[in-house]
Amino acid sequence: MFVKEKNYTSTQEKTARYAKALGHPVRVFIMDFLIKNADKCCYSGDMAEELPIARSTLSQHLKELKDAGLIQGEINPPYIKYCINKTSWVEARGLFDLFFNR
Amino acid sequence: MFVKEKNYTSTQEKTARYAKALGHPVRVFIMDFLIKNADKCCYSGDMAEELPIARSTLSQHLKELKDAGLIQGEINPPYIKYCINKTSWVEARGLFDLFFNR
DNA sequence: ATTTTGTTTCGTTATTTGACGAAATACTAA
DNA sequence: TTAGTATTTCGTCAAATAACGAAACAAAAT
Repeated sequence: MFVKEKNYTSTQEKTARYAKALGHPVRVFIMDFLIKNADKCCYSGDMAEELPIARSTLSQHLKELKDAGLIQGEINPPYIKYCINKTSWVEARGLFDLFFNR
Repeated sequence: MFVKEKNYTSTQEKTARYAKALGHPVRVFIMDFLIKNADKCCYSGDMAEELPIARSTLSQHLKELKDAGLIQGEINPPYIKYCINKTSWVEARGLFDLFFNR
């Protein structure tokens, strides 16, 4: 039997994965917020104040960014300090750079 | 009455819109294909041959990229020649560049 | 031991997405 | 006029997403 193969590369898959994670304005906002405040501690509540959504919804968006590897949360009870994951950030930047400039 | 405002910028919305359009490996594949073959005519069927999905499914992905403005189709019966929309491409590149480098 | 606090998880709901095959479209060739 | 061709649209379905409020958690303060 001939099985149709997956025909996209792992680069394409990774690019799509990061793109998907950034495919909602709230998540772009979160990333912008974390970059702008990279020197400070960023808590979920700080972002919640600036967004018109429920805290539970924000929490879901944070989880998606975490699952995509773009951010990480450091527990500092009862807070959780969020920051971008530098390694993934650099990888994502590289993928988009490759995608757009060639 | 106080209505909670939209708190993300139009830049964030546009970035998310493009990111969402690129949030599937098939669509990244399509964009890669169109860039790589920018000098040739690119037909839906050419891409269909390299992908493990139904033609109707591919057509839907093409529509999504078209709706996001990233590609355009020039009718050349019974073919449709696809190519990237340079204007949107440049805008998207600019948005991601701004997003990642600042 | 109880309460308070910031955050997440759960349960639910409505909408969107991704996939397929069948049917429609629109033009060309016979 | 009929048949053929490349592609899209339609109808359907299952799965994923986005949203909410209520409930659960985990540590700190009372």
